Amino acid sequence: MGLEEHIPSKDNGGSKADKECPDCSGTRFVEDDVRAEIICFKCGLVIEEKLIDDGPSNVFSNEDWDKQTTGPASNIMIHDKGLSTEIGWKNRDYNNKRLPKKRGAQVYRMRQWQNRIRFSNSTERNIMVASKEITTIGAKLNLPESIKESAMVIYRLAANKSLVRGRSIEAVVAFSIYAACRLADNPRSLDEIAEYSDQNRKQIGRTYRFLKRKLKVKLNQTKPQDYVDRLCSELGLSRETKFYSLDIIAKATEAGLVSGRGPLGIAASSTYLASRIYGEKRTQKEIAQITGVTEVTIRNRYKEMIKKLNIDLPE
DNA sequence: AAGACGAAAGTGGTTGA
DNA sequence: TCAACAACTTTCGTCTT
Repeated sequence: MGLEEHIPSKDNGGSKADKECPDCSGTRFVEDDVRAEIICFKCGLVIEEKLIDDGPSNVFSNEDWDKQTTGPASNIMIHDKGLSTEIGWKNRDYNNKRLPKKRGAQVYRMRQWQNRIRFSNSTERNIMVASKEITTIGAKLNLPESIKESAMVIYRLAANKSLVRGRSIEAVVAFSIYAACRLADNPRSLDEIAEYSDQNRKQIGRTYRFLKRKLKVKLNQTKPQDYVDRLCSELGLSRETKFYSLDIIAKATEAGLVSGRGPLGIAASSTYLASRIYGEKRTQKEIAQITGVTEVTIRNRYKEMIKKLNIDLPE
């Protein structure tokens, strides 16, 4: 049990399961739905990342069947959590027989009131727009369902405390996503999120500071370590290199080279060093492009590390 | 020619009075 | 609210491979 539970027993679609790990040629994979990655079960290599979450696959397993009431599970991504009654749009009864004219008109009025009541509250209307936005941006960033859901929870929190008023929905959405990512130890930079939001970076930053204060969300400082995984697999680096990069970060932390510095810069330069030392050299430019820090920063950081940690570079 | 280097000036965020 | 400050970026000329 344990990890085994996560291993898909059937090919979902086929192509994924008949893959081989390029590193150890293992054929069993674990899906990590927090980071949205497929990881080799044998050696831990990230095979595929930024998976699109296709939702729970076992909603109707035998065990669950008994517990099922009717309808799908409550879903936070729908503004009323999918729990309200729907009045069908067709003027037909449960036998699919056309309703008499008079009855049809009545159902029409019911439908109208239903919608008025459902969306009457401006907060609910607002949340509805936000949930669409979270879904859109979440898809563009390839975020797993769990993070989108917690973003929605955070948005609701803000909306219910009337903190959205006077701020744009988009900016609050951006904050919710940013915070949800951080809470899941799968940090994305504000820049990354701003890229897909039609709000500018500045406004998102301002909203971020405001909401962080008001909601009192405790966001741990992002750690450079959290970026290393994603960075290394994007650079196609081996596990050894990745672990060495993490090792450098640990030593740099002890030496006081980390606090006060941007975590992305640290991750970038430790990975740069590791890649050179392990003979898988990547250029500063390459790493700079992926991480979004400049080559200059990578240089400054890694020179510091070499000096303070006594690291020898192969020529 | 590409990559690495480092100086200099500019930008945006944090902090403390 | 403002100035001082450190981190980081941009730009650019130079050196190295």
